[in-house]
Amino acid sequence: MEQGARSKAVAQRRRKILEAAVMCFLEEGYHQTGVRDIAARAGVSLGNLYNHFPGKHDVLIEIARMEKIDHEPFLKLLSANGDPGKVLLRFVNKYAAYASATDNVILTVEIGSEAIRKPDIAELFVANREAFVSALAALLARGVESGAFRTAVDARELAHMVLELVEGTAYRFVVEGQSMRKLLPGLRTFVLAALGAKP
Amino acid sequence: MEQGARSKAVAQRRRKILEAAVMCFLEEGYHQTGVRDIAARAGVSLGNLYNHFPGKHDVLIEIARMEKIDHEPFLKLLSANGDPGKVLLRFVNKYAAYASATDNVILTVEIGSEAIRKPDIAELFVANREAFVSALAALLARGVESGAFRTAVDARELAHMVLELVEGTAYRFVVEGQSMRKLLPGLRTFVLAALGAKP
Amino acid sequence: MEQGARSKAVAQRRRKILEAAVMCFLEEGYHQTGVRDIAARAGVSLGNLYNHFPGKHDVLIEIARMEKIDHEPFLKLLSANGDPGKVLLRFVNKYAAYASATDNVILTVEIGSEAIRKPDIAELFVANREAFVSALAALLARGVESGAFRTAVDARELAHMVLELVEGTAYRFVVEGQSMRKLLPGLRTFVLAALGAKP
Amino acid sequence: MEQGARSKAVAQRRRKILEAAVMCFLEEGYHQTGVRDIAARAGVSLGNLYNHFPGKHDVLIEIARMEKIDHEPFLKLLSANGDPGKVLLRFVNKYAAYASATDNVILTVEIGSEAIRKPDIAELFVANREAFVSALAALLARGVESGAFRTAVDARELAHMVLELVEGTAYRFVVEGQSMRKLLPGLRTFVLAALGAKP
DNA sequence: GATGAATGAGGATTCATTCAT
DNA sequence: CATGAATGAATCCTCATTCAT
Repeated sequence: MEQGARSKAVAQRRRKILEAAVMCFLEEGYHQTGVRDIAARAGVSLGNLYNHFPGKHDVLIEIARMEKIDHEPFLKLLSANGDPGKVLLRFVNKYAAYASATDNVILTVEIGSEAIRKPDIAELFVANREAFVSALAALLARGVESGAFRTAVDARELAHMVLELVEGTAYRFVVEGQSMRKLLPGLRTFVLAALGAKP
Repeated sequence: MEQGARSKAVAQRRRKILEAAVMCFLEEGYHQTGVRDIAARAGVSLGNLYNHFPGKHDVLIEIARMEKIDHEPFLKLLSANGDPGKVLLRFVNKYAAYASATDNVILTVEIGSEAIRKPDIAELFVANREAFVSALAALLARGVESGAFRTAVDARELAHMVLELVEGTAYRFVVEGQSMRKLLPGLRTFVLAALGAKP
Repeated sequence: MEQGARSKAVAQRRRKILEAAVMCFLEEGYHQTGVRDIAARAGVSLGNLYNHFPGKHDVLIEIARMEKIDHEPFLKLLSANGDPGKVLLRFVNKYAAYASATDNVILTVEIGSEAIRKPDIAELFVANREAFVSALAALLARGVESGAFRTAVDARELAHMVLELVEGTAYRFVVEGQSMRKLLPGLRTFVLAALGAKP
Repeated sequence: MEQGARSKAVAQRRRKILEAAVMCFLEEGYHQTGVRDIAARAGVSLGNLYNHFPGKHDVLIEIARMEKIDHEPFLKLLSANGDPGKVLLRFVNKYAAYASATDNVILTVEIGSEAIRKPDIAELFVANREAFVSALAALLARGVESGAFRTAVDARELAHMVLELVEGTAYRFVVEGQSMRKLLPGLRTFVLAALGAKP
């Protein structure tokens, strides 16, 4: 089990680096963060960081990949079996709470802005979103079928727009310093109306 | 008029620098762009750039300020007098077209991402948005009053959400390479439904 | 008299520049001061400064030249006719007071340090000192002749060393933050003893 | 001993940089010397210099610190046990010879001039001098006690002034291009007279 | 004489990355 | 796997000076 212990220690180091990188990116932004900053914060030597990641870019990639894990609980929420309206509302509540955490907003912006010029990051970005969209679209389709929702718009389109609303509201919460509690009811009403939900 | 000619030439130089900066920021991103790149592209010596702007940051500020001018036509659109539903749809169409131009999306992301850590840029960002929100809110309020729209949500909240939808859709158009023509109808339907517009 | 008024205004501008330069050099040091700083402080345009001085270096030269004027009162003191011992003591008192003014110490160091590599400044530096040395040497020679002082050392050598003592003490006053009042009596006693002055 | 060899090589690198810096500062002065110049002269890459020193300023600090080592032999000279007058003279001779080496004069001026605005350098400057002063003061006190010297002036004051004389003479030797051999006898006589030394 | 835009070399420092140990 | 010295191009910005107006 020596091997196992060894590789476990290595994995911990990797995680330590990633955590340090996240903190740096949050505080200073991706481009303002130096590889040295990450290494120092992780308590790792500069050279050693390159034993774990090919470069700074790849650290960001890994972080983008990690977002997927954070999202899983929300995907589970969406695949619940109950009344579509209720499931949707629960998702909106929970996901808005998550997405409006300052750290998450910043990280999303940081990654989303890097995605513009780095195709591999864009790919992850899109994949993460696709998971949400298809799960949400399924729920909405089920709602339309069951008569809970009444709308002529394509389910995937709807899904995209619902997400944009939630995330846009979350962003506003951070940048304009609004209260999320005040923002949520309007958001829910708006979404339900758009979906033609029965009162 | 000698004086006037001189100051005009200077103003042109300034504009040239700003244009060059915009091109650079679009192609490479704010942080990846060097001051030298901007100067070279503007056909200006490096040192002289600093006669026109105190620093790289201030160039970006000026660009953010310029966005306001671009937005004016859309504000005018919103203050038109006709049927609120029609006015709204015209605005959505036009603004979505504008906002989904690749350059505009990129510039918005670039500025919005810088706004997170630079308060003076955040201020401009918020001010630009506020102009949209208040104009759009006025229109929506008028629509509610006239019975064209039926919704219990606060007008400014509505305005924010409509904008988030339009801009979110525009962003998606660029990053996911969708067709804006296909995206627009769903967007319009969604918005009208959310506002409880009469068919 | 238009011409006269004009040239007077010009002379005033020149002086204003020199004063500004002195303040800058005192506060920031010669090398840390930019030509722009001087111009700005003098309320003069950058280009205009170059109408009055060929360059930054020449501003310093002019300042070094101005020191000569400041020194004149002390030279007069040295050429007084009375008892050599008393004349010397009066000079030491007055000159030590002048030389220990923080501004004067700093300016002396600033010029003296520049003199090492700039022959034209060294020349002025040496000339200024020569005036002191020859006046002081004459006084000391007179004192030796009259029997007031008793020493075998060459009068010019003596003069140099007396000056070094006064200026060294003044420098110490500034850098080590000592009290000049406490430093002076020892200095006087030391000098008189070295000169073999009668008690 | 691999480790030792490595750290030794590193220490040598550091010393090489310091030596290069000294040469540059001597030739061009601190402010006229660029970090590139130092790196090039040391045969080190520019970036690597910053692995050894936080910045240009700290290189100068280190050099100022090194002066202390150069001074140690003279401190030893001062603590010798023999006849105070003889010990003093030996010190004056040796130290004047050292202090009048062109390089030492220049370096002292360079550091002393930087000390005016940089407190950490001033601190070293003062500390170096304090070592001299207290050693010299002890010698002079001993001389007074033993009757070799006769003076009413405080021993530390005396020490300061003796040093000022030696260093002032050394500076004159360099700036005015005098012969040190001609300067020394007058200096010795002057000092001994000031101290009321028995002939 | 007066202005300030224009120049481009040079300022110190940081960068992501490599590599010998 | 771990270290941190080594690299040199790139960073933003300031410099003294010139020159057209």
